[in-house]
Amino acid sequence: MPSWLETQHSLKRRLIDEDDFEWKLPTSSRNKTSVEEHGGHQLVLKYVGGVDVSFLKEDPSVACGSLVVLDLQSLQIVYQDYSLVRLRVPYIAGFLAFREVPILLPLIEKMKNNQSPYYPQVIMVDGNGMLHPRGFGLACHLGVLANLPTIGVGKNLHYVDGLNEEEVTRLLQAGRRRGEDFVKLMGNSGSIWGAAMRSPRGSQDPIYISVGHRVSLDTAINIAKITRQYHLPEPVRQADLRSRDYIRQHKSTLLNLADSSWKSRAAIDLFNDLAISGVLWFPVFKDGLESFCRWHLTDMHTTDQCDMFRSFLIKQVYYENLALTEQQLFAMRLEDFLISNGKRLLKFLNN
DNA sequence: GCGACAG
DNA sequence: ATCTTGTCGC
Repeated sequence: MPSWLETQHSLKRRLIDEDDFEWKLPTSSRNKTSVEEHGGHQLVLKYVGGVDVSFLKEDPSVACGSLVVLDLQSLQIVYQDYSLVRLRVPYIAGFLAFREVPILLPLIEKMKNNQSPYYPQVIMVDGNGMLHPRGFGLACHLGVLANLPTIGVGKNLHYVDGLNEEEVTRLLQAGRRRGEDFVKLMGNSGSIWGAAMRSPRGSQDPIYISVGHRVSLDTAINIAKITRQYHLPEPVRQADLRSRDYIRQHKSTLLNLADSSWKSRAAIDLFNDLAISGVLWFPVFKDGLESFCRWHLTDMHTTDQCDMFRSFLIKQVYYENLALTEQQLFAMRLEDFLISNGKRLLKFLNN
């Protein structure tokens, strides 16, 4: 089975980082009816999708994926769909796609299979595209697998190629003096990873636009510009708001499925005492339902650490414990495990 | 070696 | 991602 790293590299070979679509952007951004709309043969961009995933705070393994499609002219929603799933893949910086693509891709494929008239011509993704340590973030991953143009929209800067927020802020200031509300981000290596855009008003925080798949950076920036009314481009904002809403509305139902009995203060304290950092997922069972216990610890840092940690978890924690405790993973057992493996775990994390 | 790490 | 009500300001 290929590693996540290998998967990213092999999918990246299919990435297209230039415009590759039939449609054109509307000529003038506002009200004027474009020639193409009357012309018939030329297609104008009309349906822009947005995707996002939200979580249930009481049980972070419960997630809601959303796909919305907006009409570009009115920026009104013409299609929406949601899916509730239980996640078993932890979030690891640089590997977001492995967590969220399995939720989002089926929503897109469902639309295609149903031959929906609103099938999006481009999708804006809540997560980065090529602005990613290996140039292949969630938006790229989703775009390649769905074979759709995608645009990455990040709310935070993912550290890559020496880029940092101070630098971005500086660049944006300089750009503003030239009357630009965005600036392309060049890393130490000289390559351009994406762009930072100032908010239309108010908010200091920029958003980060990057190529997902089958669009150029310039096109990505243009689409972000014309879909942005607030801090986030409307398709992503709606996907975000509505997946959150959806999960809130189903909260009571979901809470019945959620299992909080495995929470053990003692084990968490033990982790803290051992000064272990990272995120641990333990499989637990209750009433025949599989659930995952997520131990959220301080933080995990370098990619190498993440990779080692992940393989450790999968080998040592996930499979072995699953096999050992088919019934329930009690706090005592968990503590026992930590006590007997704590040193090793520490050593492992510190190389 | 440390620290920076989308959602 | 998720921890969140009123509050300061245009």
